[in-house]
Amino acid sequence: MDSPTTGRDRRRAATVAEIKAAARRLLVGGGTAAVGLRAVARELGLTPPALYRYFPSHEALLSALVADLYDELTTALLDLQNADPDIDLGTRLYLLANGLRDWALAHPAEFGLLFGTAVPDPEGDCHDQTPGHRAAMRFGGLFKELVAAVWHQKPFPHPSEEQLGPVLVEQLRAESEHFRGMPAGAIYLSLNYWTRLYGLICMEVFGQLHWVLPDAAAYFEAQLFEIGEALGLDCPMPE
Amino acid sequence: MDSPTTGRDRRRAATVAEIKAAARRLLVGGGTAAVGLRAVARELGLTPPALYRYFPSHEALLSALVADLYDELTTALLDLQNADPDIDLGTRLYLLANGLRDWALAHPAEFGLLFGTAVPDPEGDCHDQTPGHRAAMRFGGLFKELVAAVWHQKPFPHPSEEQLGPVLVEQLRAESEHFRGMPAGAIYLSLNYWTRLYGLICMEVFGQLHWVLPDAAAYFEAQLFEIGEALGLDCPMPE
DNA sequence: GTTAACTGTTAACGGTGTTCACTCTACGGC
DNA sequence: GCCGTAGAGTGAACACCGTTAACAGTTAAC
Repeated sequence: MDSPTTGRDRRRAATVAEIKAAARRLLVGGGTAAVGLRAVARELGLTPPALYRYFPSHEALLSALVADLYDELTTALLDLQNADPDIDLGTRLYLLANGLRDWALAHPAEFGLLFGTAVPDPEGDCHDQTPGHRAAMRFGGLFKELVAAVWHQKPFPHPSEEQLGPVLVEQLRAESEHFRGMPAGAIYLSLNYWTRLYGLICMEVFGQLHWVLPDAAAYFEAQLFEIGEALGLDCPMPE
Repeated sequence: MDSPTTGRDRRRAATVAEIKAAARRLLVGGGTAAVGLRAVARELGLTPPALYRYFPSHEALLSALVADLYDELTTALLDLQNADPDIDLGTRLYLLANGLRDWALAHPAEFGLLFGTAVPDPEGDCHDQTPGHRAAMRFGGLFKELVAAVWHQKPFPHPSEEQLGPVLVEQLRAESEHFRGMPAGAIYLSLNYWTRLYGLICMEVFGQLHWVLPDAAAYFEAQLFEIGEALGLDCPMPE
């Protein structure tokens, strides 16, 4: 499993990195549509077929880029909430949410590639095992882990299983292991947190809020406070 | 402003309709990517350049299709809530929300074209005057109108302007005319309703909820009840 | 030192949106 | 009722795209 690094596959790894760097450069410059196979090759002074020595297809290149971006986002958010080792968990969640928004606004093209319009894909298997999806799971785990920690430190009031209904409860229970055994009602509230956070950021980054809110920062802040309340976090936290 | 309908422009209008019909057929069959200029021409037994007699570009064709779909969605939702002339306003809003979700799930490809990943477009003017955007405004007006009616019939408790902060209040006030003079706090809650509804439907249709909720119907119902509560609607309504 | 694998090239295929020059038909004005 | 003209449609072509095949040069391995 180690690396012989025969000098050749060191260059190969370097080339792969250069390709992905060029792809990203094009991505931030002109959006997802701009990162084409030929454009990437042009950026490196190569001919298009040369890239097929490194990626089996254009889609595979994009998928690798997606995986990298997920990992970058994940570690960025980790670094953010690990900056000070003794921040309370509520603030950590606040930092996670705000960090996600900041990253999305600072990297709209990358965010668009990661979270923009996934194919409905009615037939496809749920378990796409591309590296991109595995990176997405790690990213999702970051949130689930933190919410579970918040819960286990100070359980928050949550709706009863009767209020939610058996259909919903069963599906929430299936996610229980990822939330360290939290009850269905608490998972429900956590899902709300994620759903609202995700929806807000998408709407802002994709320009659906601009029509009514030219500057959505204040709205986001207010919403963040509101959705945090449901998880027992009653302080909007400093700056 | 009337129509001389010289027999020739009647045929022209018919051809335009056929083109859009073919485009839509391709859309539902294979998603947005499948509705290409050449594919549409093929569908009609025409050569690609012929379409340029009717639409100045491929994008214009898609834009016209978008406008049509917005109008179709708008009238579908209007019909739904005007089916029975004396339904109370709360139920109308409930029908609107559920009708939007149903339409989105029944027409995922069309929904994807309408609401999927708008360009961030940091430079572009806000006031895109394409027919698609005007149709989108009519669609948005449907919601604003109904919410304003709900408010004026039975004002619901809303956060004070001090709670929201001056920055947010100013932006909400700018929307006041579209909400028949509602106060900022009430517009804030209405915006929440729309934001959460839109986010939920997008996440469900675009498959971002499938990972945790294989069947999001129960979750949507619970959320709809929750977001309706904030507007003083305390009944989940029959069926 | 020879052989094999790796990296890159050129040429080509089918696909896309789009433009140009050309025909043919049908309507409107005299 | 004829004629001129605008409209509808075509075929060829351009530039771009992702992708494949056949080929050449370099580098590592035995």
